Amino acid sequence: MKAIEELGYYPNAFARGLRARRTNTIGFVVSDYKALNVFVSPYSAGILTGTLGHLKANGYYMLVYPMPVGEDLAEFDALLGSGRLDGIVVRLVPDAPATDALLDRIAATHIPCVCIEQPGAARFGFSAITYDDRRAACEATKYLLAQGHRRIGHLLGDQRYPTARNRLEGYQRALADGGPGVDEVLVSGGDWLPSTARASVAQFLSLAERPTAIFAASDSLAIAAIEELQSRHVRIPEDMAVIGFDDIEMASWMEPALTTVRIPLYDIGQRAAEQVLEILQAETREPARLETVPLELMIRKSA
Amino acid sequence: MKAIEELGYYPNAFARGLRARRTNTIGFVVSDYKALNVFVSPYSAGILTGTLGHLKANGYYMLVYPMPVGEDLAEFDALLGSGRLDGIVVRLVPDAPATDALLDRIAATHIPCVCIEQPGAARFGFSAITYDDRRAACEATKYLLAQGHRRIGHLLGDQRYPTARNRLEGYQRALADGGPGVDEVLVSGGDWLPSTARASVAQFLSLAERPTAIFAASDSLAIAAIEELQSRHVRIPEDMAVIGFDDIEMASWMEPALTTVRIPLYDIGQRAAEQVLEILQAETREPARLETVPLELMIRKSA
DNA sequence: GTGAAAGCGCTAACAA
DNA sequence: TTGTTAGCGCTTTCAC
Repeated sequence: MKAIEELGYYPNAFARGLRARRTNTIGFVVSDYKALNVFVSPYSAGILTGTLGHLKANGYYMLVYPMPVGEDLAEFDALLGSGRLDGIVVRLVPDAPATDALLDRIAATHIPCVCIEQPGAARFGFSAITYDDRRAACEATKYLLAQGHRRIGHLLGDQRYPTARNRLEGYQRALADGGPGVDEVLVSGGDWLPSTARASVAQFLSLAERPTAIFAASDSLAIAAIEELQSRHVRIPEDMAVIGFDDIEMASWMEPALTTVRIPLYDIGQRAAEQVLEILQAETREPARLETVPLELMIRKSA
Repeated sequence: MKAIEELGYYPNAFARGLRARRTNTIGFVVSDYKALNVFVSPYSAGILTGTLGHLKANGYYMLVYPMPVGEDLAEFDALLGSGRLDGIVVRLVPDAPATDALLDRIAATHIPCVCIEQPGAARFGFSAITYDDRRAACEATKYLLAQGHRRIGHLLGDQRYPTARNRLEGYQRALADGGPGVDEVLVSGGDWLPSTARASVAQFLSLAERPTAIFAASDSLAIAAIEELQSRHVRIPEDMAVIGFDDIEMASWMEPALTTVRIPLYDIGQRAAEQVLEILQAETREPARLETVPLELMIRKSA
């Protein structure tokens, strides 16, 4: 020990890894259409932060690997085959079949893997951390209904994403269940662009029977909608109530503070990290665990 | 080759690394007060994206390592000593001396290293990618002066950050150079919180001699200021011009679109990656290179 | 050119 | 308990 101290000795991770077959490294793989978004979306960022925080606290390193949908898997295979990773956390933004090939490769390696967001095809037997968009969207819409709103618009997210589709379904279900039913005219958009949200709002406002509330599939859509409304002197929430989804940082400090569905991103990331490490430490191969974290409607000023 | 194909053989990265002393891994180290912000700030995210994009394209992996100021360096030393990293990109958010111990350790290992943001103490001889906040802040303020503004407020960033201090200095220099001079009453704030910006704006508005323009040390400060102004029915830019700093995504789509200083985050990250890889490939140890990327004033609607 | 062998720095198994 | 040794899977060197 004295010599270690004096000589500044540190064990070589590669020699150790080679012999012990432990690398102390977890891969964070993101499968998305534009996977380099890994960091840029605040959404992704929150999850990564949770994962990294837990891994670091437990002496593990994190390697980030973006995997754009449609990109050749050869290099990813090389990574998997290289024995660099003890475990994998994979965030699947699109759903099957776009992500199937990826999961297939991971499954073939027997590297412990936990999925975030989409559980991945059940046949792979991976554990997963998910959340129930559909239910939360339903509750948000029901909250508007409970406030007396009868005409409620929905700003759609990009429908390639299951998350966007689930939010739509929740909205539809709330309106169908003893509500006024869905009016297709009040469902508009289809991507994550603020400009699209503004155009949808303009269109809503031009309707003979205007909506009195809007449920947006994301906070940035909701914020763009609010800006458009404010520029037209529509008061929020008096003339138009607005609810978002995600609870990005800005939601709480904007004016009016945004009522939105909070996704506990940090927790999700952390739970995923906890799960991989548990699998790693477990003696026997436990059955896959599907964990669903609860979402919470944050009632603030915009609705 | 046929056998490789058939057997699905991939070389073991650790055996290879052990023998060849190449790991194909670059560490991205972030030194900040709250280093887990690595991802969450859009700022950081842009840089990381640029770095990762270039590294991946060149067959390198990226390991992200947050290093909070004041945290014990033992584990970081273990990482450095472990031989896991071929090179390091380090983003130094605070400046010396907070970051000196960190650079000291890196220098001791002789692992090629490139600094982002702060050049790092010259004695370490590391290359760096920086940008000139001071000059850009000066230009932004001069632009306001050229528009005829005489009373220009400044929303200060957290003065622990050199970046915030430089922006203040640029503002001061513009006002001193043949301008109306600095009025301390118009310099307010001192952290990155939107609530502080709003309070400063309220205070500006209560002044007998109100400012007619505001230069904010960051976009989020500028956005909060605009919200406060709009809530008080102050028109932008007619009654108050506002300029931000950073050019976050939202700046271009908000209403009114924010005039701000654009920091080419992706480019900065990419250049840093390019530089480490160049050092790695170079036969001889080249002298350190200090690269300064230009910043651009994006003139939109708010000023 | 092609092939054999040494050894990178550890860990785990085994011997003393 | 303490000490010795084989070998993880490569790359590089050296002999052929």
